[in-house]
Amino acid sequence: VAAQQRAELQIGEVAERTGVTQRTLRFYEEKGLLKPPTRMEGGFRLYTEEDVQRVEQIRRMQNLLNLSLAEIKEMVEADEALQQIRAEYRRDAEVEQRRQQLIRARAITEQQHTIVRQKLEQLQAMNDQMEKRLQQLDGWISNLETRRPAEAAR
Amino acid sequence: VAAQQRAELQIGEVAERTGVTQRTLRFYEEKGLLKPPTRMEGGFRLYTEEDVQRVEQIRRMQNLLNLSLAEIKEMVEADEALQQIRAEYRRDAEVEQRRQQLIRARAITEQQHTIVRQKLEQLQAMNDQMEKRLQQLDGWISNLETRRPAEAAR
DNA sequence: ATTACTGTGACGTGGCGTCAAAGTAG
DNA sequence: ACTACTTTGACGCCACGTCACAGTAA
Repeated sequence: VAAQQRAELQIGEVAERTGVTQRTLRFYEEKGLLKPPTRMEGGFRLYTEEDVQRVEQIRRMQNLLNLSLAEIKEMVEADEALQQIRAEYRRDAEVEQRRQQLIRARAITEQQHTIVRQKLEQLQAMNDQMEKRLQQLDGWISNLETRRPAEAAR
Repeated sequence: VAAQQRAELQIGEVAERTGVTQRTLRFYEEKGLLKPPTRMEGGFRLYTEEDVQRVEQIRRMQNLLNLSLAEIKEMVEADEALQQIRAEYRRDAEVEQRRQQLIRARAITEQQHTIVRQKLEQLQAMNDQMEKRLQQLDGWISNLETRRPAEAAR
């Protein structure tokens, strides 16, 4: 009631910005990964910028960690709980409960972190290997290219 | 005819070593990602160590790059062509043809390399973010834990 | 009224998981 | 004759892609 006018986006715009299809957005909603957005009178969905970021987060998790949507849902929920805690930061009677949530969030985050680190190491190894490979290939190619024994560079 | 006795593995052993199911191995074969292995009289498949490595390569490509099996097939085939070139390295009349193959192999390798680099950068960003997050969480948790204003370290 | 966008089904696809029923190895 | 392993179907599931057809926005 007291916020600035949010630029609401239709499903097509969100799809374009995030690089997923409309089908995917509806599917995520159906699966509980996106909270049902507000609608216009006719029933058209109206998304916010938050939703866009949410989708991007989901996609990163799929692409970088290849988690299932179920797993991603868990993580996203943990993430939300965390943001809520940050927002309503009044310390009431539920100190213990909040501590528990934080601990759970930390555990989940740590799990992700180890996955990320493992992937990172493997990817680095792969990267090094491919760079070596490229140099090798370049060597061979220029070897075949410069067929006259002595000319143009060594 | 003149090789050392290869220890041939049955599908179950391959499955165990590679961490995929037997179903997956048969599926890869069906899709042309693994060449049909030799069989015993009864029809049981007999794999080689090469096959094991092949499967591991396929899995890395799925897990790290999440490519489709079709894409992986392309890459694996290019990789094979390359190894063949390395093996039969007699320089005959087909110098030009071989050069072309090398160039194709280089192009494919380079494509892969850019994909790997992009993923690497994104993963590094994610990793940094998560480490920050963890520190933040730890701070908050120990904040709630040590409820008495002044005690045990800051 | 027209054109572009969106709504909800419903069926298809890729990459396997998971039985089931029958054959093989040792 | 047993037991453990393997064979080929066939159906199921997830994460969407792809129509089809009707309704909505401007």
